[in-house]
Amino acid sequence: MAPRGETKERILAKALESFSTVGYDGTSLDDLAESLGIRKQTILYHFVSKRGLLNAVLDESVKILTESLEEVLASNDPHRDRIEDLVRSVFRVALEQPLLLGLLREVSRPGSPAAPRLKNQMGPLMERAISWMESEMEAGRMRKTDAQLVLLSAYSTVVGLATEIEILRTAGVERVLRSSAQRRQELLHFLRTSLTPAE
Amino acid sequence: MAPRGETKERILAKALESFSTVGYDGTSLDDLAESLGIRKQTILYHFVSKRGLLNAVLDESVKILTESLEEVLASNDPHRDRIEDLVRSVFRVALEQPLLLGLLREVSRPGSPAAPRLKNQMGPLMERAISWMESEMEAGRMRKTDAQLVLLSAYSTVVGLATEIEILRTAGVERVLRSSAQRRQELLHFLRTSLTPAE
DNA sequence: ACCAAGACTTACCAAATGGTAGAAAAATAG
DNA sequence: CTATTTTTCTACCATTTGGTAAGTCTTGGT
Repeated sequence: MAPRGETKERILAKALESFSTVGYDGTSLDDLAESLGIRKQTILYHFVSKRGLLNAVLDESVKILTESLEEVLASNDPHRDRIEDLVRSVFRVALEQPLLLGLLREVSRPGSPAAPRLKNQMGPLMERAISWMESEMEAGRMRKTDAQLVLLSAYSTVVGLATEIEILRTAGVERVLRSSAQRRQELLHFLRTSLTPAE
Repeated sequence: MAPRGETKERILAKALESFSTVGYDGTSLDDLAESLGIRKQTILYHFVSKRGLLNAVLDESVKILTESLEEVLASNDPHRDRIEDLVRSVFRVALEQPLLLGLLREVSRPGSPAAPRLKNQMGPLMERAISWMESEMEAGRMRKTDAQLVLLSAYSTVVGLATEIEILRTAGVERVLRSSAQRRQELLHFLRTSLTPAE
């Protein structure tokens, strides 16, 4: 029927949408299949089990996120404002794929079945970001503070913003783009003033 | 049998625990009942339906949270640092009742069945906090910025911290208390420097 | 002693859930 | 065209789900 992995990708997309809005337990394979115009067993054929589907969706999402951040972290250009780049990058993802952050939110819950997998996959990236911040602090370019706290704070804010953006969007509000740009700027200022060393 | 509302309160406590960890959909009334040593129908007798139970748990939690914050917002003592009081107050709740914030996190998800109810109940409190911040900005005691963003950011951070604290606690880490105190201080500094007017 | 109300239980149920077995259809290779 | 492999489907199933109906037992009031 479908020649290549077209169906598989369609399933992944819808699954991301469902997991990130109604959650893992709230997602029914039957409903998911119906919304795709296929039978549930097709999903199970491609992903073996519901958990398998979640893992696949998660892997894909983490990959996108990682690539987006890795790019910024890797660059070594001293003329660029790394923090601004990071914020821009994350916001871009949040705007283009708000569902992706919704999934992160859902899956990073203590009781989530995929929590350990997420931790394994995001762990290295987080540690890398933290060690980068710490080296910046050491060099005096960033105020000495709890890097993990800053990261967690920024992360929570962005995820919060993203889910709020999604709410607004489904509510039909169309001014989302403008207001989110404004908020990005606010967040940037927020981070800058609290990270800049006291001089 | 049980003369007073003892059973009802026991159900509420366990339900809060379950909802805030495995989520609403992840909570089974049968399991809940079994963990309490009662029959599922006893739960339904007291709360009519599963949704009714969620609403009851939510109402109770919001009440506790509101009381805790209202107290701080109401005080008008110019000698006290209101921001510090707020952070302290929220952290106290987060430490004493981490599950409560877990519930908030679960229920504030876009697709949650209780999202509208939460919005109705928390709305007034949020608006009050925002208008307070805006008046502070107007008076020059706080840097002019997007009050809603600051609130959202702080809220997300605290909830994030709280859920993380809970993870650590269940993992058996006992240094939680000390490190959380340290983090409260960091968050405080974080907020202060970014809210203080540029002078 | 009796009764009414409250609290909790057993007995059931229809619907939905994730998953298995195996047939049918379609695509691909020879 | 035929054989094989990949993909999708129909049929079915055991279990779990939230919820209803109706009973039992306890308690407090009169």
